[in-house]
Amino acid sequence: MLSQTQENYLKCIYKLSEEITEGATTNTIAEVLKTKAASVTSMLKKLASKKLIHYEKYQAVSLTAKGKKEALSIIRNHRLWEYFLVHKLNFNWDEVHDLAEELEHVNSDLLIKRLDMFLGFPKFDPHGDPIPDPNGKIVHLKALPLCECKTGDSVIISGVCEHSTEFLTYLKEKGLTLGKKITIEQIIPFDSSMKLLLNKKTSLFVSYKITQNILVQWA
Amino acid sequence: MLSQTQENYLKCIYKLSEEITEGATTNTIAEVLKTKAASVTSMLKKLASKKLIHYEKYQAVSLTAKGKKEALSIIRNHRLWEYFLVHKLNFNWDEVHDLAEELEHVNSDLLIKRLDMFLGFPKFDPHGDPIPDPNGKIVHLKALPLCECKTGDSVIISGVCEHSTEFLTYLKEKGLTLGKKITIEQIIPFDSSMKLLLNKKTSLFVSYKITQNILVQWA
DNA sequence: TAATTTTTTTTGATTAGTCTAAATTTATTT
DNA sequence: AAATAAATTTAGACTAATCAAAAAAAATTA
Ligand SMILES: [Mn+2]
Ligand SMILES: [Mn+2]
Ligand SMILES: [Mn+2]
Ligand SMILES: [Mn+2]
Repeated sequence: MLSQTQENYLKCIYKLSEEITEGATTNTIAEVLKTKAASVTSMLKKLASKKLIHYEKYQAVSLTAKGKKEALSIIRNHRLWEYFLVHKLNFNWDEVHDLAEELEHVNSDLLIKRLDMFLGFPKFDPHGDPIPDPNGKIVHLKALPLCECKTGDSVIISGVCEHSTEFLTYLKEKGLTLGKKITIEQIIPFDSSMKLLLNKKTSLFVSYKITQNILVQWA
Repeated sequence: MLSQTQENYLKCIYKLSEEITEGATTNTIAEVLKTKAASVTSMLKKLASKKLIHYEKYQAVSLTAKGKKEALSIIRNHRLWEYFLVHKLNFNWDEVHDLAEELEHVNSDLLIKRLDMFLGFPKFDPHGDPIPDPNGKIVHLKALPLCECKTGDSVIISGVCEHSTEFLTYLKEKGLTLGKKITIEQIIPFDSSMKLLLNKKTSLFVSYKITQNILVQWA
């Protein structure tokens, strides 16, 4: 049996391993989970002893097949609960992350199976993230960050990189929601900020940091 | 903030205090929560220091107003989740208790408010137990245990005292579900077991222990 | 290469919850 | 009232998860 804490570590390691950056190192894990490096080291030893991660002193860790399966199962739970909260309980997409963070740990395959059926087997969560199937299979959609687009491109918002309430609330208020079609009107070379055309009438300025965290697909 | 364990203790103390029996003593709490008396004592001290219970050495404990409010809130969560599992996810009434035991600890007033609305503000859970309102107000329905009925009585099953899977599965298999009308055909004086008339054709023998745990109302 | 900085691990403590065994208090018998 | 039994608390130890401070290793810089 895994504790809630251990499950959160696995999920964190999974996500860090997916990123292009330095990988799941002691410090980055500590930063993401808002804990201290010393705590991480001791947890890594525990996870290694349970054969959930590959751990070698001073090295970034990676998940074993077993650990990856666990991580994907929790991510599946998380995203299905988010879908439930948004589409059944009428929450906004910026309100559901913390709740799903707790619900994901209720461990029952049957519960998740029934929930999945009840929701109509959704493939994506409210933030555009793919929901792994019961076997942990996950589709990687070919989306690119808005910042990689050129002037004149017309694209559709298909996801976000950042899930904080502040960021999602901002997008919601500006009308930058999933499925929204936008056109890049102008890119300011100095700071790489963008002027977006939301519709015939309105345009919107966004910083580079914003464009880094919005994922789009070709319209 | 209360831990999951502390919430379970409060709920347990609430239920034991409601019963006609000896009340919430160290040993009974230990028995219900499947822990040891020593553990209970140390937890009682902690709950007392948080002003959640009245505790005096060697005496049965009782909830403070604050403690009672907490307990009723958790019971509300529990019963709403049970209702959800049965009426939305198609679980049977004998499958939901353990899941609700976990879901009840996801602490969010907004979540419960939305869930309540989504379910259509149910007043009773799948076992016939009343769901406390958001303020902790709870109706006490006037049901009596089947064992107190006399030969010839016609009654309707309105609840159960015992929530174990074994007991509920037994009732389900025998067709003794909520709302079922039954007539007491015969009471065996020797062991107080009953012969119940389920319909024109079929009757069923049940032990005294069974009749103690079925709650009924007059038909 | 040597010095410095950063990262990671170790050490020793803390808190929550639990347990066994022993001590104490309360209740029941004789 | 004394002896016995039952219930409860205390004492001491354990695991899981955490932290601060110190030590050690790795990476960087000079
Ligand atoms: Mn979580
Ligand atoms: Mn999401
Ligand atoms: Mn519980
Ligand atoms: Mn119930």
